[in-house]
Amino acid sequence: MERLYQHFESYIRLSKPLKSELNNRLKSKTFAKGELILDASQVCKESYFIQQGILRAYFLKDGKEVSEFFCGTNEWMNSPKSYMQQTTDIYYIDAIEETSTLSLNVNDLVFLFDNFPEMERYARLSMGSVFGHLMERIASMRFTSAKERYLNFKQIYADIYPRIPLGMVASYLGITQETLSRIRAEK
Amino acid sequence: MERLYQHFESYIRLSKPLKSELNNRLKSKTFAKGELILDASQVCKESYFIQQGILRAYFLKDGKEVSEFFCGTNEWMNSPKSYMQQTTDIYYIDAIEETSTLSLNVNDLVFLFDNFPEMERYARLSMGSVFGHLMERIASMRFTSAKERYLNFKQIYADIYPRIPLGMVASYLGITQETLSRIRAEK
DNA sequence: ATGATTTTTTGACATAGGTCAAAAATTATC
DNA sequence: GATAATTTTTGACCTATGTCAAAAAATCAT
Repeated sequence: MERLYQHFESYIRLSKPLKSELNNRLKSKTFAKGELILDASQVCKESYFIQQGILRAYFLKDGKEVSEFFCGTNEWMNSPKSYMQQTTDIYYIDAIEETSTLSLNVNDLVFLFDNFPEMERYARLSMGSVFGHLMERIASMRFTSAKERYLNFKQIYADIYPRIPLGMVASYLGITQETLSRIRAEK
Repeated sequence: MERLYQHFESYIRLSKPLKSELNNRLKSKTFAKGELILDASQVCKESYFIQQGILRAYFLKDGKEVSEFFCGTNEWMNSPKSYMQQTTDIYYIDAIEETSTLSLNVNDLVFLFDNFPEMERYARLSMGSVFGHLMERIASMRFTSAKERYLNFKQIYADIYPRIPLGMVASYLGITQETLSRIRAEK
């Protein structure tokens, strides 16, 4: 729990009452390696703050899994549109390794938004960070080679990179597994 | 002003006091075609709600302009990171055609955030929409051909497409002007 | 309108990365 | 620890898109 508090406090000051509400509402959940956490046919009801492990969001394209993003320690994983708008979306979520999380139900989040304006601020500010990453990712897709994207990924996600199967990294980078394999063979 | 109110009300209910604060703080600004509105060496102090016209955010890569995004009627234009964090960033902003805007200073925005929690909510929700667009753009960069991206752009931005020079569209799509020219010649 | 800029198109050629298929290596299971 | 399943690598070949250069067309300014 401490880590989650720290995460919040990098954006807002956590009041006692808010802390205690969070405490009441967050549930511990652990997932086994390979476990499917969200199916694309379902609406995403929970957001998972990862304490240990790696979760992956992916979708199916021509029957194949395409990895959209990975989340590691101290990050929230959910199916963004599905969670925020309570509709279905294309994303599946699974566990790349055994993963322990704190889970926040969407109804609890709504309660917090309605009663703690600082939660709205937290959400706005933390979305801002993700926003920046998305813009960088767009830029990298537009202007950098497969090799550069790979090297960049390895550097940025140094902690989780060695734990993610190659094929998943390739689809994340928008290249084929074969190409990624050749890039790695190079040097 | 009415259009801006409508825009807000698609996300939140606008109270009388908030309306009047907005009224006091928004300034009309008009830009001539081709006018540079923000230089990358400056911190972005204003966000512009476009009433008429098109603004463009771009950056320089190897001395060439690369268009990052375009904003048309009823959209906010600013240099996101620069505006929200009051740092410099890579983006320039210019006017593709004569454009009239309502301008909101960052200090006024901060005031509104601090005094009207619903402004935080508005910001969170409207960022959510942009978020969705960014994710789609990433997907399109990863998995669709130059031609598909072009056709999609033409469809989504049907209103502004014919008013934007080809070279700017090409760099937005992450392709060369020559390739775009050939795609258009095809059919 | 007329010449000067700017934008768009066309041509010839190069190459990064894709596809399909099979072998090799790694990992999981009994 | 042996066999099966999965993941990664390698090979042969192909194609979409990039690069560089120049012509054509469109737009702008006097």
